[in-house]
Amino acid sequence: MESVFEIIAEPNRRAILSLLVSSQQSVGEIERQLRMPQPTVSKHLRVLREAGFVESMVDAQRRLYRLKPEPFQEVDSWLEQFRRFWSDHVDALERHLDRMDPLTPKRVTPKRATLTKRKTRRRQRGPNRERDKGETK
Amino acid sequence: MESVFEIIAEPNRRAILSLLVSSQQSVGEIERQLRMPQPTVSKHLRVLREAGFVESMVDAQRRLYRLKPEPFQEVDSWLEQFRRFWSDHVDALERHLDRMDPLTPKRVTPKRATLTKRKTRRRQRGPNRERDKGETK
DNA sequence: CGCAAATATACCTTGACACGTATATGCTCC
DNA sequence: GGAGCATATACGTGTCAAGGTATATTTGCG
Repeated sequence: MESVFEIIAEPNRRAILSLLVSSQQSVGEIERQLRMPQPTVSKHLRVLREAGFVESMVDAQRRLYRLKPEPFQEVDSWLEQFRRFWSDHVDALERHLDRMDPLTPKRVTPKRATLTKRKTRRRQRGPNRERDKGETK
Repeated sequence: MESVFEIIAEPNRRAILSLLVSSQQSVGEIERQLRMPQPTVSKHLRVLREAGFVESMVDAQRRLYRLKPEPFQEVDSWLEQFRRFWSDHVDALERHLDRMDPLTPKRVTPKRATLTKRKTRRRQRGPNRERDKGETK
């Protein structure tokens, strides 16, 4: 249980995190809103705390938990490497009727104008198909 | 194994995804670059394919795998709800940098009273308090 | 046609982790 | 100081996923 990704893999933990976005909450408040048993909440909070997603402060017998930003940034920075890739593909998504689109195999070169003038761009299904066969699955 | 978060929780799968960012790869290429046994690669690729992270195309006896953008966008959109929060905090962190140590990523530093103002009821620190325990395992 | 290469799958084992139940710890107030 | 609330932890259990090994499947080639 080292990586931030394992931490957020658990649905209940994600629920807790989402809950804490609005404001800090006590264990009991989380317990009630998410309708999960108290030990479960406490244990997940412990995991979240040790991973740096939350921190706690003592308020009488309660403990108030609030988010900490660093692990989220870590996820975000991992995602960063894929971001250019998927934004390139956004409109391919929009009209993904175009199913037999041959994937440009050597596209290491970043394309420039894609984001701007993408609207008109059409994939050229030219004769140089680079031997691509059927698709997937 | 439904959610995208469980998929990317696995380190080897993240490695595969990162590899595929540069260009599509065959199973054998992945196997060699990541130095993991072939069945492992194939099984992870299957998981990734069924979750929509990659798609494959047949090229002779090879199969070429390439990324698909949708699941990444899903992760990104989940992250969205926290984004405002953490960007707010980057500033706050810089402001308070001298006072506390918010950037230590490992450990959840128990802080006294550095949270916001406690809204209701102020507790006060009794003599035999054994302060701030309960953090950090 | 038979072999080799590339990839997928089946089977088994193991370990991690999430959960439930029960109990411990800590704090407040009377 | 004892009762009661809020939270944490200990323990036992079941499930599920990842790894390893072996084998199946497909394709190319001599």
